[in-house]
Amino acid sequence: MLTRMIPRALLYLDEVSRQGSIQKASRELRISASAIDRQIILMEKDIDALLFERHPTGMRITPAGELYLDLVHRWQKDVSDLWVQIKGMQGLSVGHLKLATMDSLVNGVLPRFLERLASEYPQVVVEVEIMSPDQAVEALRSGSADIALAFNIEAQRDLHVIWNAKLPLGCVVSPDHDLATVRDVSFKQIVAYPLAAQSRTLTIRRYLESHHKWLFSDREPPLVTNSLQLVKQMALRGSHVALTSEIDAAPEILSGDLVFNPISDIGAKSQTICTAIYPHRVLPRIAGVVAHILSEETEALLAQIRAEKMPPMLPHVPASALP
Amino acid sequence: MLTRMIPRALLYLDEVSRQGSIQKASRELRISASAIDRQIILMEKDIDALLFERHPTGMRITPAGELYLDLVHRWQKDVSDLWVQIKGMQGLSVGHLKLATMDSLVNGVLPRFLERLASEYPQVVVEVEIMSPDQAVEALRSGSADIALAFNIEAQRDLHVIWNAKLPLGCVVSPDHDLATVRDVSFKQIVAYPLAAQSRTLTIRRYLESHHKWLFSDREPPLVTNSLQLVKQMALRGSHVALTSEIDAAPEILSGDLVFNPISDIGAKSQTICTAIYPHRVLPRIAGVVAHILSEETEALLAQIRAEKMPPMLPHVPASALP
DNA sequence: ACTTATCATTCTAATTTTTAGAACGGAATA
DNA sequence: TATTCCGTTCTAAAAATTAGAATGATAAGT
Repeated sequence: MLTRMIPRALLYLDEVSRQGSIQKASRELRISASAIDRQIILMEKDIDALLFERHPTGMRITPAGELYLDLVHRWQKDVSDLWVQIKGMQGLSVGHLKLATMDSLVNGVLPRFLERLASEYPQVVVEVEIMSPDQAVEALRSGSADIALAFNIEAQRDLHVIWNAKLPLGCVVSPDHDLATVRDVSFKQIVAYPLAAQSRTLTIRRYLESHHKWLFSDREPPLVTNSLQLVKQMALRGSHVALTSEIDAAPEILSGDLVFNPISDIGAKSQTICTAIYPHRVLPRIAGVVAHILSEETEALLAQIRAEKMPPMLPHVPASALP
Repeated sequence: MLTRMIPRALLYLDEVSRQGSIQKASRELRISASAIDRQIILMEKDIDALLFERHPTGMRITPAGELYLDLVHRWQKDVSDLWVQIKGMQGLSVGHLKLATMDSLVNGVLPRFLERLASEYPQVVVEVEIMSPDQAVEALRSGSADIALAFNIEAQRDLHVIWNAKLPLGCVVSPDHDLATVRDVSFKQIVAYPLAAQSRTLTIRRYLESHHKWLFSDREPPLVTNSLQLVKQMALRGSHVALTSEIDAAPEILSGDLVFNPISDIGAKSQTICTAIYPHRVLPRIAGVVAHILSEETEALLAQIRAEKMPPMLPHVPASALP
């Protein structure tokens, strides 16, 4: 949004000065280092002065560069003010919304979404209610929520699913774990390791039980909990395997503390994540925009997670090499 | 210079609001109307609001557009301040310079050049001295001038010609004049019309006399003057033909009040226009930059004049159809 | 001392963005 | 009614940006 307003070169300069090196900025911005380098050199040629001091350890901003830096920050504020003013004109800037969503998203999409919302629509008040998918659907109908972000909301007769994405199930483990380097893990491989399983009150467990009953038939997993946070903690310690979707472990996957590998032998049916509203209800005007932003951020997070998996270039380990 | 700083879309928006129509802005910016249109539409999609009201007669800025407009103007000032500050750091912003040049440039390149200089280097004081090319050379040597912009400065042993461009001679007439629509005019055609000729004290006349003596041999032209302004005035009235280079009549050609057609049967030798300095002299640090800007602006003006000649798409009139 | 890692930078090729130019329909002008 | 000027759309061309591999230089680790 409004990315057209400030030249990329200036954003690069800002990020390089923040990170102290082009390489780090490159990783942060997801733009190749050569591209960033080029833009900065071009700017330096423009004014015939250096914007950074080059040290073998990285780049340090020069006084001239600081002038640029001030400019960028001022302009970024200008842009955000501009946005607020324009949205104000459209009468879109205020409103009170209730969002029904799930526990598993509280440190994944939600912070991102809320941050963006606060910056683009500072006057919008949003109330986040954590509940189960079924309760979310009910909340939409009853009017106690305006928007829902939850798993497996069927396109029911009176519900409008604005956006949805497939969410393959996978095994989530610490990077040290045997399964971390295996592509296309199968259930057979997983059962060889201790599983931190969700309790029956959670969607994923219900899903697994209905589609892969045998997983739990011979013996109960060593850990069963209704706390997703605990499941992730155990995976983080490297002792247990977790079965979840990417989005549940988003921050840990992005930080590299956990690894997600999709499961190969799962049927065509996988979970979906959806944003939905109840069209019969009269919503504040801002609702459509907010729902759109919510979907966008969820999609962006998914894309980011999936992109993250490329760099390491895992070697392919044949299944026979594993216990 | 620093064109990287402000996104083109914003500059387009500004110009469209100034001109009141995309077409006019297109001509002013020398950018296709479709490109401008596209950028504006993209910005409108960004904010989901109109920046201009569309009228059959053109575009009028909306309140939202005015917010953008304020932003551009503020940012343009920011950029120019930034430039001044950075140049100030380099100790390049001050200096006193003497420029030796010719009468014929006073309402062509010089205003452009001085305007740009004032905006980029507001603290530089420049003294413009009008003289003949020979005097200019002498002024460089004697130190009474730091930079010269003049015709036909030979690369002499002790003079450094920083930049030069060929300057073909041509006939300059009012757009109504018979010769206005003729490409590749020849001297034979020109002598059929009354000529407003420069007097022998001026370079061009001396050049013509040495290379095309016969032009003046049978009869003296109906008007002979040492005032280039008068020559142009007569051409403007449509009664006379003038023989000059493009740059002498630059503003009139650009405004469409005069037309320049190069002469076909002129020898390989044509005039040149040069910027030169006297390298033995110790110049203020700013001098190099100023000389460069001077050359750049002269070149830009020439390019602009030559580009200007395309749009009308003159039909080719055979010489036999003329008196 | 020697490897390893990180850094900026350059180069070439690929991609994305921007632009030009022709074509179209609508509204004003004459 | 014919003409002019307008904004917009479309396609291909041009220009700008980017990615990715390679290079050399320096710091850190062994």
